[in-house]
Amino acid sequence: MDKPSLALLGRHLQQLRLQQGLSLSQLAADAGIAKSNLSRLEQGQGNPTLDTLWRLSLQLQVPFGNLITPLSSAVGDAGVQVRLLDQGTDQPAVDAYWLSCAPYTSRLSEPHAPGTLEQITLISGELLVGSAGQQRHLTAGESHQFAADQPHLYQTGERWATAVLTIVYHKAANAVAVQGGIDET
Amino acid sequence: MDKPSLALLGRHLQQLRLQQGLSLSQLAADAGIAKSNLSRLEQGQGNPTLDTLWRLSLQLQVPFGNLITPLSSAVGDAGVQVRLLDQGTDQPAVDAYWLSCAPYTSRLSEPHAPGTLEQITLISGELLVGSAGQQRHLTAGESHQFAADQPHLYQTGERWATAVLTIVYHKAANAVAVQGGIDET
DNA sequence: ATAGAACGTTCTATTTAAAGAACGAATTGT
DNA sequence: ACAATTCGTTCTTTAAATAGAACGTTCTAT
Repeated sequence: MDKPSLALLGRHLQQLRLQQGLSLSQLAADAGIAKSNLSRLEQGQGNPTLDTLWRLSLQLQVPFGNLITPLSSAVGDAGVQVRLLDQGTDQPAVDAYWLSCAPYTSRLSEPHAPGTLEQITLISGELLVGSAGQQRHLTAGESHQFAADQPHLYQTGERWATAVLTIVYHKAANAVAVQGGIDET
Repeated sequence: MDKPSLALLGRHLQQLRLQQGLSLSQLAADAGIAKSNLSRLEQGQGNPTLDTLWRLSLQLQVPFGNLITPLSSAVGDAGVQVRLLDQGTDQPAVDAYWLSCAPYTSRLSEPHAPGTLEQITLISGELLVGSAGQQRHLTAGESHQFAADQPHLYQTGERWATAVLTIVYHKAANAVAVQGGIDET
């Protein structure tokens, strides 16, 4: 669908490098690649090799997939980024997502199929999330589960919010709460 | 240990292709790459390009990172594989992991720092998880949260179990050390 | 100031990934 | 039975990714 935007990969690489206070020459040397190579990549040109990407992810201490996906599959629906992490093979179907919301964004999500549940755990920041009557304000480490078969909200304040989100697609018939998830904090 | 992925990638690619009942020629054509290229990759030779990997992950409908990180082969520490997804930047510190447990494995995890919580949501399979007095048997889509400052168990039955796991380090304890692409805990 | 080092970019040279054709083997249809 | 596909592998060719050297620039130190 969408090709990996090389321009964005470059910016992402540079961002990570600067975050760690590394110079281009340093990082290239430490990772064991030519600095000309890295320079080209940061400029958004080229088509890096698995070996090159692997070495960079190792040196930057970023899980391999995160080097590419957070930017390419950025479904940038107004400040909200969603990345599919894994999909279950069982019944009920389960999708696991990584989620990132920019500051001061408010997104009202369409209802999913009847019986669908969402379970979210915040990694960073603060987030107001849930469907009508099931909304909660979460901070890092807190979790919430709510019915997603009705409109539900994701709303940030002044800070970024990142979270892991699982969507559970129950069959419409037995759409009852399968679990009384312990949701204390 | 640094890059076992190149050799394992081939087996993994083939496994995914056969799972979907695709021939090598078909997949190559659908993905828009030369079949000679794919053939070489499945044999564990070569060093694919980002573009090639991207097209394959798209066609096989596998999240990009999962292509490289072997899922079922080369089981890590006693049948349990852990992959870091993201780390929080706030207080309390939060680590998000992807977890996979082979059938008939039982692992008793060491206690973390006092106050540490774990939150797990099952994606596939079945898993008995939790610390003493806080154990639950989970199936796909179910969640559980328990105190992780005491020994806690992960135990599978006859099926694989995959899950997303977040560890919340209250008490201002710092997160785990660094990680590369693949990481065992 | 000025020598020296480190920075990032841009050359050139080499390696090699990827495309395409050709191959024998296995499978299908008539 | 024998074409005609289709399979996966292995050639050759070509395009490009990588390494390494050279460049102008910007810091640092004496």
